[in-house]
Amino acid sequence: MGRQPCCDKLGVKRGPWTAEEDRKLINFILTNGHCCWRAVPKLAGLLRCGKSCRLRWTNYLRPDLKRGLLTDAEEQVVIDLHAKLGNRWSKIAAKLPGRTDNEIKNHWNTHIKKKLIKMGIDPVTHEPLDRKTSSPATTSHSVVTADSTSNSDEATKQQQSPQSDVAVRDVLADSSSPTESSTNTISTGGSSSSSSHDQDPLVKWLLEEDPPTGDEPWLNDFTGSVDVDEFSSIAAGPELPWDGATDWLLDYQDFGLGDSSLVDGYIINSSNGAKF
DNA sequence: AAGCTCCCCAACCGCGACGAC
DNA sequence: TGTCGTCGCGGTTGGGGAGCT
Repeated sequence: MGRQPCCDKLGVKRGPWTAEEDRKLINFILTNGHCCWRAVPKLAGLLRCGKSCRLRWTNYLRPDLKRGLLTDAEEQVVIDLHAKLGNRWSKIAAKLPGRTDNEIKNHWNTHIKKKLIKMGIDPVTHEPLDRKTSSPATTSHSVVTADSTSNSDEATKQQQSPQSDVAVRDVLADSSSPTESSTNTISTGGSSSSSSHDQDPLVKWLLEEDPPTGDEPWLNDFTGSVDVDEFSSIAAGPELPWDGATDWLLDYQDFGLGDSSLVDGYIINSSNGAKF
């Protein structure tokens, strides 16, 4: 469609990754880490740009990824976080262990968005669609568009209101899709009359620099099935959590990664968000 | 069975942020 | 302080599978 290639180098491969490329990339990263994505393809023997390698790793090959559809509880968290953060997918993903921003973004656009519209909720403002059309002047945040999602935190905060959270949750409560427990568990405290998100525990949690501990109350429904302990034990044992799409990883010992201490080191570091 | 349409999601692109110099 | 290189984010695209006619 006339787009400029992201890499000006000729001979850079694009398109779907082959199993062999995946193997090379994961072999290299598990062995050396990724100190500089620009250098990774060259050192790993790949005809890809660094950007493509980073994307492939973070969105697909990372061992701590969950696969499969988002659960109802995860979906509810995404909705809650989106109501507060807007389209800041990386921030949302950071609070969902094992999920990537790309995955959440895709799920939002293909499933949640439609679901909310079907329920009569504006997926941008999280307010009932009829309310938005009937009194636009009273809801300043209702005019926020997708273009504004890359704006400052201030703009994002303007987009939300406790009222909008209630609107979403009220309708979701009538829906058969989310379970009652998930709806109740993932409480943001937004049903109060307070207009300050500083008092909202979820917002406080969102603003924290530290990665999630798994103890967050709104994560009760779906954390625990992940991942540090699981991967530590997995690394020491023969089983791996990947699905069929990455079955070849079951043979990772074959390309010289049988050293469990190495894999352990990777897992521990990655769980802390550190780079090897 | 063949053709068509719709939908999903992996991958790409552009751009802003950030650090090094 | 300005420039350059790199990284990461969010928006978008398009290939391919699923479903329908």
